[in-house]
Amino acid sequence: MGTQSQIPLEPRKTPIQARSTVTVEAIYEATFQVLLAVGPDRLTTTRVAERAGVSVGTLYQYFPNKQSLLLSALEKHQDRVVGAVELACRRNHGQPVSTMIESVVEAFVDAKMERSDISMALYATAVGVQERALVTKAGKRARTAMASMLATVPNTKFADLPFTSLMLLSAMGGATRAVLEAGSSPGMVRLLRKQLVLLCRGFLMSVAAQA
Amino acid sequence: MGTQSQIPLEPRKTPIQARSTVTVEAIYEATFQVLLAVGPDRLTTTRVAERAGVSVGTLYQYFPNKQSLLLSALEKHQDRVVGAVELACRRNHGQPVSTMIESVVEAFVDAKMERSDISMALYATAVGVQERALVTKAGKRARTAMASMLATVPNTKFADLPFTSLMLLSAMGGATRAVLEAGSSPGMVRLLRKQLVLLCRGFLMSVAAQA
Amino acid sequence: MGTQSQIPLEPRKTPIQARSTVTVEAIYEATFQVLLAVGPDRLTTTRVAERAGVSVGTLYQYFPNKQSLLLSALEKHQDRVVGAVELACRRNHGQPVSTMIESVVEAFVDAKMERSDISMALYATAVGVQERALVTKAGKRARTAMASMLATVPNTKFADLPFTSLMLLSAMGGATRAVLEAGSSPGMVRLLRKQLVLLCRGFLMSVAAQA
Amino acid sequence: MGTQSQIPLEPRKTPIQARSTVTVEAIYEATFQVLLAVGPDRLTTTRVAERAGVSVGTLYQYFPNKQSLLLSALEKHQDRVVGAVELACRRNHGQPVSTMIESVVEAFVDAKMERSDISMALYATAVGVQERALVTKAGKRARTAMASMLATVPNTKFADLPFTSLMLLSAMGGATRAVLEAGSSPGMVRLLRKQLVLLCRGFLMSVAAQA
DNA sequence: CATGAATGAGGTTTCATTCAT
DNA sequence: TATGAATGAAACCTCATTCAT
Repeated sequence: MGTQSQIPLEPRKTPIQARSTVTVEAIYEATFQVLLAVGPDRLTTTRVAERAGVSVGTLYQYFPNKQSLLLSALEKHQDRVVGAVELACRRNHGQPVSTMIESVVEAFVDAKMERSDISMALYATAVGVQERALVTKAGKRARTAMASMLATVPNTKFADLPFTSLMLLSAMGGATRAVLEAGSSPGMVRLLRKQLVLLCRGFLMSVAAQA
Repeated sequence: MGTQSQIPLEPRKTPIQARSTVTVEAIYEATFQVLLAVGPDRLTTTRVAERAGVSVGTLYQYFPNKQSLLLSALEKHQDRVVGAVELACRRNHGQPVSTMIESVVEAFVDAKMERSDISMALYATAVGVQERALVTKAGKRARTAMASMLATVPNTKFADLPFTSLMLLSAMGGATRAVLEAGSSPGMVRLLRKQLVLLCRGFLMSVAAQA
Repeated sequence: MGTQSQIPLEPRKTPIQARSTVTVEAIYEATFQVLLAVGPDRLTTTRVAERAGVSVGTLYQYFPNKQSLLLSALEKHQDRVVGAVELACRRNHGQPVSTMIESVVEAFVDAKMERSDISMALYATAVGVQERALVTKAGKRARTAMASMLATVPNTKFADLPFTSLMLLSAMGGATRAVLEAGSSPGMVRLLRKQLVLLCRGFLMSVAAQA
Repeated sequence: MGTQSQIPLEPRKTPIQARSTVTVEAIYEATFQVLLAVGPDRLTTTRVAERAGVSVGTLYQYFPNKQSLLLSALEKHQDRVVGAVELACRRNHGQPVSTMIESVVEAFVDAKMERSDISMALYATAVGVQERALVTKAGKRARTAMASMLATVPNTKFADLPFTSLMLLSAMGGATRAVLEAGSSPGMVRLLRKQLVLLCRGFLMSVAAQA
């Protein structure tokens, strides 16, 4: 594939967002399915096109290369999760810390679990260098939302909001991933949600106490 | 890549204990370097062999296939980190929680950072299905060590030690990965260590309080 | 490219005389430009259509296939050059050899240089088997014109007029191509014209002397 | 194929000229045969490899890409012809003009005709930009040899030896190509040789007379 | 044991051509 | 008539793996 090639245009050419959105959507879904069915390195553009019910040529009309397909798929998933987190953060400005944490954890875990299959499929997808940029970008958005929310906690000033947000989100991400990879039974997910609240709340209290 | 072919002999035919450990070691190192230099999907057995200063044939004398090479490399890295964590856990049986946390966090972060380049290279390596087994196995070892240590905390009984350990370790892993991917400047690493202690300690206190 | 597929309709279904000569003309020009810009094997029908400002579909309305497009373009260029030569030949019937040569050389070189870019672009275009027929046909016309002219040289009978004409024209073609490919600076072109006259005149004198 | 691509390394990687010269030689021969059999744009690397009795992989071990294969083949042919001309030139230093011309024409025509099939196959091969450099290089060598020879003509000083050489060689090339493309019957070739001598001699006399 | 040339299945991508709108 | 999305055959090229030396 050539993850680190210099020239290939990563940003997808022009999904054109015309009414061929149907086609593009089918391709995305097919990508996830193939990812799940055969794993990341047996994923071939031909297989994806087949599963999507279109020809390879059509796939390449919307994505200039395999890399960009994978990248776009990842982006799509990230955006959903980050979007959910952002929304939860925005809605909880000014609320007490406990409420904040509960809402964000719920939003995050729900978003991840809604399509847990996709989440796992993407964990296994090494998109390399470019992915990093993407993840970074999405992560930044989430952190920003989190930081602005935390800035509105009544009667409390957190010392290093950006880093604190990074810690919270990445810890949540790590724990969720672990649960996902352990099978994510309903019981475990329930447990995860509860413990995640404890984890975050405990952390914020410690941080606040230190300042 | 064809990494997940159906019939490959997964049972890693480990290095074949020979005093040519030098060669094997060189191959491991080359694997990491190639991973870093060209990324996971431009990593070819020929390239690794070249970088290691041996012929492909020789490489195949020690590893039955590419998969096993990657797997072994990953294993090697995991073992180092998990080993460090286990040691720290064993040494802190019976200590107060704070001491425990500080020691384990330090051991974990240090182990990860010692070869942070390798850590990152491996993040990007999708070894697929089989990898999961490995990571799981290593994770289990770490969790077990952590749980036995926590069981010795004076005057405290944690409700669900296995899950609590999973939370702690995966949160640590997530946060560390995020810092690593953010560039891991010395300052950030220092911050990470401190915050990780707060995170874990706060979590354990919350958990204990709940019970 | 697939230019030489077995069943294609070679009989160039010429432009389809329509008053959309404008469109056809635009397509020809686009063909030359694309040929120059990206070279013969990156020339695609889509690219030509784009450059011409029409859709591929439209292009295929005027040319049954890529082959015929290239062939027609080549033909167009050939006709211009051969036409110029024919005219010069016709106008010099009965003139002294020197005048003949000067006129024909001038006509030929001028025609080639007028659109030297196209000439060069076409040198690099391998139209394959069918092209040969075309070039042959055009060449024959030129040779015929040349032969009839030479037949009117006063007081001289050339032995093998057809072959002599072939020699003259192909030598002129070869030398002109060389100059074109060498960069064809104005100075060189001037020199070419002069030397070409010497070449042809010298040849004809030698031939006449021998008989 | 992408004739004008920037990055692909045109110079063949490493024919290594080891004893695998046999393999490389077979590939060259296969290239010519395929060129003749199916034409330049139906020539595929797979087909060439097949005809050569090796696998595609092997072909790619010696030639980094299709372009370089074609280029090398062209080069090989050019070198043979140019070599013959150089030799003839060197051997005729100091001889009278007539002798020079006769020798060079003979060498040139013979070299071209020895493998006339290859010559024709290569005429039809558009190698584009890079080819130009090659042809230029080979052409320069021939011109240099020709010019040094002409400089030794007794009692004569030619004005512009470089350009005169260019004229001679390109005219020879043009005429020979025309004959080749006309079918090159033995009779025609004989005629070509004779007329080429007249052409060149007449030209040189005219040039000398002018000075 | 080591070497590295050879293999060839299979992956990615292009592009001439069609046809519903 | 014009359009341009869709098609899919086929081209180029890679790379895991083997085996004769």
